Amino acid sequence: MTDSDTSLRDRLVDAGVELLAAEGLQALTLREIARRAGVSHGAPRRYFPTHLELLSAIARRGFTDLAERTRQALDRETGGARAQVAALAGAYLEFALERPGMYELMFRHDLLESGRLGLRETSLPLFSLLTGLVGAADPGADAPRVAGALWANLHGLAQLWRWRSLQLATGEADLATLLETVLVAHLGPGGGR
Amino acid sequence: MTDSDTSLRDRLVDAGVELLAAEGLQALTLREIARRAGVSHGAPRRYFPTHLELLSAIARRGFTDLAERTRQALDRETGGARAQVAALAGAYLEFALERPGMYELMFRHDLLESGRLGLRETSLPLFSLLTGLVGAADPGADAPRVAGALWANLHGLAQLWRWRSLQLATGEADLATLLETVLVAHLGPGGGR
DNA sequence: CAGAACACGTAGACACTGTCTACGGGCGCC
DNA sequence: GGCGCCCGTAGACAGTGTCTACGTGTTCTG
Repeated sequence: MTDSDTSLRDRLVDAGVELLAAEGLQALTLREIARRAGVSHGAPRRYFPTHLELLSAIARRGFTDLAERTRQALDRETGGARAQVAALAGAYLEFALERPGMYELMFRHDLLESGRLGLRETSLPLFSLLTGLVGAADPGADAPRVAGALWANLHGLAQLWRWRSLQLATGEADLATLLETVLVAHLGPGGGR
Repeated sequence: MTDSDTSLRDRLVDAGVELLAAEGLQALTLREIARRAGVSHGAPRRYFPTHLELLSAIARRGFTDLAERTRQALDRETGGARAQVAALAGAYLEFALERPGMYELMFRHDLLESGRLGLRETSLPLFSLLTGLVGAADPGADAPRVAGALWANLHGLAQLWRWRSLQLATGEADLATLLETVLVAHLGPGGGR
């Protein structure tokens, strides 16, 4: 029941999540994670044969957190399908802005190749959820195609905004109106609110 | 007039561009670039005080290449503003797919912070060009906002497509129709083309 | 209950990285 | 001709990820 009876595997991932939030992605060293978990630098190898697999496990934590967050946002939203798409999109952007390090890691595919299979299982459900909502919001549209385009737009919006590229390119735009612009573009001016 | 009278500075950037295309971003080591340029590992320091500055110089080369490419695409396109936006977007995506390593580097802002100022000068003109075209294609729209949203969409499209995320999420979509979907979304079904 | 097998973490070596510093050689300028 | 001074070399340093040999404590087993 003490602090140290949770398996080292979990403690490593915990330490990694903390370190990622505190110091950023480039600080997420194998040896530093081990240090924070209070073990030697060779210990993680028992559970994660390579550094990338440990990073993948940390990213997986991020994907489940994101799924949980969007689930809550959808539960709170009582409006129609269009409003639920907006809620999902808003939750996505909030996540990207509040946990930039984690968001960065989650989409650094060059760091996650080994855990690719597991990651698909965590990120694909979110996309099919979006597809379903899009189909419900606009029954006439080709839902997978529109959902794909919208997803790409959300992702790009999150990235460019985090880099302050959109801020200095568009001048004074704020993120909320940009998001609204994106939603209107892909779903039409629809009566949703 | 021999091969070696071009300054070492340029030779380093050349070697970096080649190495990036041949082996990918993670192979773009300071020491390996120096090896390919035929100098010792300490030599680059004369021209690039830090590794990031060398990477920034390589990325700058990419930005000028991209600008050149879009310029040519626009010259070839004789249609209206709407068609020119499509040409610009197509050139952008082609660049991202044909030179994935360079594209990756160009948007790894964590690797380019030092040369940020110079990079702004090379990427901002492209955006204002897009803004102008959008304004011409749809005079009624808030051009900077629409251009920003469209830019984000292009960027996200390029990223997700490179990672094969869109392919396996949407099933069978091809990139050209996805791009058309995006253009229709932001500019309307417009009579362009 | 004694002994063997094993899970688990330690410690050191290795090749590699980016940065820093001292050094030398070849050029032009007064 | 001799004095500087670019410009590149070479080695050291701390840090990284991976690999391997080594204990130590626990847990099954006969």
